[in-house]
Amino acid sequence: MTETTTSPDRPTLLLIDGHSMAFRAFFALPVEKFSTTTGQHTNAVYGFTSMLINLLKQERPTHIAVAFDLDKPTFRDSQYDAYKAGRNATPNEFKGQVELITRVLTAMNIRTVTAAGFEADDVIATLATQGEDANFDVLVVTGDRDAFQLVDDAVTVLYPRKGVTDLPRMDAAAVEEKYFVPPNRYPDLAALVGETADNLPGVPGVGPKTAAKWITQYDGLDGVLAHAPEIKGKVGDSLRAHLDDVRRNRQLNRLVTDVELPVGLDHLGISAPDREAVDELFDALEIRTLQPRLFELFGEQEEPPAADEIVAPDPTTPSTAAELTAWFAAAPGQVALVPLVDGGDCTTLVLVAEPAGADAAGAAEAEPAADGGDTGQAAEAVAARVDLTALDADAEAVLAGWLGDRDAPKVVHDLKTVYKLLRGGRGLVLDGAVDDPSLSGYLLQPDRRSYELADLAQHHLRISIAGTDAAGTQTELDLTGDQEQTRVATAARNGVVLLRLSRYLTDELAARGSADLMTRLELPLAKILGDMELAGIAADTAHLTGLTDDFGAAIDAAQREAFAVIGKEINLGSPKQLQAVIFDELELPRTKKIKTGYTTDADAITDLIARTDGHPFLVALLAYRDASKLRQTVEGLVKSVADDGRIHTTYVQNIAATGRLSSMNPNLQNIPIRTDEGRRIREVFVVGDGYRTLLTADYSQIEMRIMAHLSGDEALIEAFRNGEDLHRFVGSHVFGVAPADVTPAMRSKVKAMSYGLAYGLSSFGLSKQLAIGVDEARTLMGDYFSRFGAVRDYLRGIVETARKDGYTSTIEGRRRYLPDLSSDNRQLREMAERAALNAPIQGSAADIIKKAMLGVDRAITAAGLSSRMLLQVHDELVLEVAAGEEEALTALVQEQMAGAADLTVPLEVQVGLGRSWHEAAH
DNA sequence: TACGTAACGTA
DNA sequence: CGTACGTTACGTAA
Repeated sequence: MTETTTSPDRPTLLLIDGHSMAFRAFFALPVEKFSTTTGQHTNAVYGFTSMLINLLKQERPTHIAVAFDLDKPTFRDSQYDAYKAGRNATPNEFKGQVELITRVLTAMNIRTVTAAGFEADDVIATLATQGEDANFDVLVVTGDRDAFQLVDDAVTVLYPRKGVTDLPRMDAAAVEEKYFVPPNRYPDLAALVGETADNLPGVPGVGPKTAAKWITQYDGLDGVLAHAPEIKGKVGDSLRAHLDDVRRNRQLNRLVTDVELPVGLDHLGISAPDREAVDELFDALEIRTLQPRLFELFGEQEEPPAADEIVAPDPTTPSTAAELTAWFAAAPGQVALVPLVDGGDCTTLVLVAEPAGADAAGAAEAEPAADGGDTGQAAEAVAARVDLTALDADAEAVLAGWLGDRDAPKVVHDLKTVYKLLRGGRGLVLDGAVDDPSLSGYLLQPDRRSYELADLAQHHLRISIAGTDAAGTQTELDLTGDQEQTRVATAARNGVVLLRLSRYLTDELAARGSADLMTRLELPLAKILGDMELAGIAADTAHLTGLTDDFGAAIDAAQREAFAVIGKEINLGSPKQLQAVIFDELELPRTKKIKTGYTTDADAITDLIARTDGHPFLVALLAYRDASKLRQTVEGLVKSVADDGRIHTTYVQNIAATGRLSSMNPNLQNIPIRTDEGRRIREVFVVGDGYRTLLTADYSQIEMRIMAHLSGDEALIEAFRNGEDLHRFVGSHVFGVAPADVTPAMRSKVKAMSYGLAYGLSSFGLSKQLAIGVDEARTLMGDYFSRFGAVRDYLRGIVETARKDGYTSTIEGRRRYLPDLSSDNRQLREMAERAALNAPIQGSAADIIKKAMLGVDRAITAAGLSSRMLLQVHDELVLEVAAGEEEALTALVQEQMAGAADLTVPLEVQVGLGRSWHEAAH
């Protein structure tokens, strides 16, 4: 399929006119179909990159460069004032995309070349000439016809016919066929015919045919000009009237072939893309579909992975109590622990120990393997493979002792998973973890998408350990049993990488002063989360099915109602069909525009209902939506009830950039509570066998309290100290009335604003949310800030500091980096500003409840209780209470949660007991 | 089948 | 034109 007309034994130089092709790409692809969630248009970037990948694949160039114009005037502008005048302004959607393209090129290790005073064409002409002199085949990709003058035996122009995918080869024959003159005479012809794109008028009445005829007849443009007086007819007159234009055109369309350039051919050799940079950029641009195409292309010539440098020790196989004891005694310093998993069961542990190097602590001086023989070389890594299925009781006791030894330092990737694997599957308790790169990597860069070992190793150590898989997926855990040797070897190799990575990350964290956050918060929390996940929460399945039926009936009723109104049946779950009905058939007013037309979201529909005086279709639609959302939630829960009759969520500790946890499979952090119907779902979560009741404990208004603490606003602090109803208190200040006279309307306005502030709410946003005028919203905010001035100062200060430092910090020193605070793109910048406002508040709240969880766990153990924590929902904990422990646990949880932070305002905790989550709520 | 989009639940 | 998440159904896709 890869047809190549260039000679295989000659090097090929690919030269691209960047701006020209980007512009073509821009018009070839629909701009509205290519944009990021932040509104950055990417159609030109996508089209250009796609074209580039195709070219790389089809032409297999050995050298490549992309030339760009500079904004500065060129010599052509000084020769002709109106050069390129009259062009339409570049569309706004195009602006900025060229910059993105240069970033793509940089990530792909492709040189971009510019030259002051010259156009991209001149740069290309110069490089083409150099390439030709050096015996290259040269391919020029441009939408500018002037490049045809470069064509000869060695140089071919790929000139886009339509879009950027159809690039016919314009060799000498093709140029001649199209323009009736050889390539070197194309500029003569263009001078006569003119070039509208450059605002170069030619001779009126003279097209390519006439021009070619003259050029051939008089042997070039000079000949034509010399014989101008004798050319007959109207065209002759026309020519004579425009001789100056023709001379000027010819002067301007001559490409310069000796521009001084900062690069030569030897800088243009092709090399593999910077995989990490490409991933990062393509992810940011949300054009992920191009990555596989690109990496597939370079997969075969990918440099041998640096993993080869990593000498993975050949694992020994200690299996008796004595052998294990000896191995653990001899293992120097930290031990990396890598599990091998078969069908969800951990069958083998691969352990790797490596001396920490010259600066290593005493542990590294430990003697070499006791029974290994060779001594002297202290820097040898050692590995062991422990088959968990083949240990006798004594050996297992030794292993269990080491695993549970909190003073035997271990490095584990994805600690929570490994902890659960060992504890849940084999009853082995893991303790003594000193690092988990998936967590330390997260604290260093909380915005990263992946903390896979391979990604972290690549990013921080520049070590490639990804398999051959183009997607870069980790495959170690999925390998089938017959590749046991490979699995073990890979695991040992990963163990070595793990130790090095951990050393690096730990140092980085320490240098930044975040070591405690890791070792005293996240790491111990991982174990607690593991226990909570293993415990799960009991589900009342009978109630679950009852709810399914109830919500199902509600869905049917709403659906029937909706169909009756419009007189036909559609899929109410399809936004597309809804749009057709609402806007086209019912001809109701249009709502906010979205990518696929007009939104049919609940806000918009509610608004429409008000404006249509309660259109019955819309009312039925909302009822349908409510009911089907609820049934959907219930069905999800039904599916996730495990064999033990409990629902086990998975908490993710390194997803939320603010430091919060997230919950998935199922998500138990978004169980409905706001409506009565929805709240019934919480009746499903009940106390399990062997326990007496559930306990819920939640912080009241923790984010506002943090805001009061961080801002030091005296008025706000006073409100909390007095223990008043916060929103009533704030309302009385803002509206200047007594607290008792604050109406519910006033209270809810103030409440919306208080919370909105922590999210960077604008007066526009507030007006929309409260359905009041922008002026009123502005006044409201003004009044608010005049009473709580320190809050305003604090919020301003956050953004300023974050812009200066590049990151925000929580009360525990958790950082979030926000490079977009200094972006030129307003939308990106303002988004980052809102994130900066929110991160310290949301993140500090996350710190506090995490600390509280450690405290509760510790206190339960200390008090010898058998109650246990089950769920965390950002500001709430759910516990399962053993008989007789209600009182003690209530006090303990109160104390630990309230004492988790020392703020200038009290932390108030509300506790409730009940047999279900619903009943326990207060 | 895989993916992005729209919608919507929580704090 | 308010932050942080996860899940689902729909509809189209290279």
